[in-house]
Amino acid sequence: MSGSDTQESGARSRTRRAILSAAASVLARERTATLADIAKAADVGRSTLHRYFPDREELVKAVVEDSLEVLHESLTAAALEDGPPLEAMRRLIGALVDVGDRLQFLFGDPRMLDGYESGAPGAGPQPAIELIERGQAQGVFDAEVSAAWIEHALWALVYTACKDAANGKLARHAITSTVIRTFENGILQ
Amino acid sequence: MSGSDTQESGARSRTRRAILSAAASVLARERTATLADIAKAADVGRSTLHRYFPDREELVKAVVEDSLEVLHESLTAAALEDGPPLEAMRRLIGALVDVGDRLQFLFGDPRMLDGYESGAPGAGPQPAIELIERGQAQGVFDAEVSAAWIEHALWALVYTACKDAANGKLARHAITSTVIRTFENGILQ
DNA sequence: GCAGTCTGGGTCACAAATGTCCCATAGATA
DNA sequence: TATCTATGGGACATTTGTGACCCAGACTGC
Repeated sequence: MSGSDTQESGARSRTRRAILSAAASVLARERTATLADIAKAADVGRSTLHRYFPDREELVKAVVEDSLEVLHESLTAAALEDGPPLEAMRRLIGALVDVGDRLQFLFGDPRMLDGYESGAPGAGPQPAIELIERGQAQGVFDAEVSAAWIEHALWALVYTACKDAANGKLARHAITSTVIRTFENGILQ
Repeated sequence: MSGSDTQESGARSRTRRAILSAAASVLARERTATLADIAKAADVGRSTLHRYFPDREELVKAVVEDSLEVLHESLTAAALEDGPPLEAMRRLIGALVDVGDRLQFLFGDPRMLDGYESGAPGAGPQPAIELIERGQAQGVFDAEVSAAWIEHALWALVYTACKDAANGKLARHAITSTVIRTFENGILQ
């Protein structure tokens, strides 16, 4: 545990995380959810929520940053710069699926990441681009399309698969393998 | 022009279509756009908008139905049941890209199509599923994954490519070919 | 027990979006 | 010209989300 926060009591830290987690979950499903809804989901009073996050903007910002951090940790753990690109890509897909809820929140609203994608101070998903370019340079990945497109296609497939799983249209254990299969080989036999 | 409507003057019909089109475009970009914003984009007064669509709910419903109709027409024109599955699939992709704006509106909000997808009276995108199943039966498309997944993967790629094009990250003329390439063959060389 | 902190619920005021109504005006039509 | 239709703009009340504030109760550490 031991949150990296400077001077926050255990209780405060726990409440804070509960709010962030609940907010990510609720906002992923319904972007226009009320602060009262979020407070309810986090099992705290609306006053308490306001005490931690003065206004909606700050709450959303905190959830975005927290989600980016979670995503970043998952990507770091995948060690994308190690080993053959294809294997690293499979680890990447697994890592993304693991944080599917956060992805659904971050990428569910195209405008959620305004101001983060390009000028972000370090947290951006640059590792994925680097991996893709490495694979392209080695002739493993399709170099006829841009690395950015491949990255976006990857987000799209993972996002869709997670959504399908959330709706019961895809078995949870099949998410990763399905995405890998289609992403690597397409739909042609 | 003789709109197919029963008894609506040319002016009313034109205004109605202008509002629907503007609403689809604005709501695709910003789902929480104000009715005033939509009226402004359609270049009509807010009163006029209310005259055509009593409340927001009815407007959104009308835009959904209109978009489904546009999509359906595009799919019909693609004659998906004719010719080899692979060629039909390429026509399908082209048809979807052509109505990218509407797709962005319809699929931008997962809850937009609540009540339409399964129980819709005829307008559903069944043709795509049928084409995919035909291709799978002929051994042309991957039969190891469900037809529903292939369909969703297709939506996702088209949607992403259209969004990239809207953001200037992908040349407009390259949308179709890029989607076809990745969707058919994946990213492996 | 006692002081301090955290919390939940309640109230209040404010701003924004919405829906309704009314009226003057421009354009088409007879 | 006279009439009818469609429109834009303004005024208005209502609703909803929001943010600020206060207060009583619960909990913790001394």
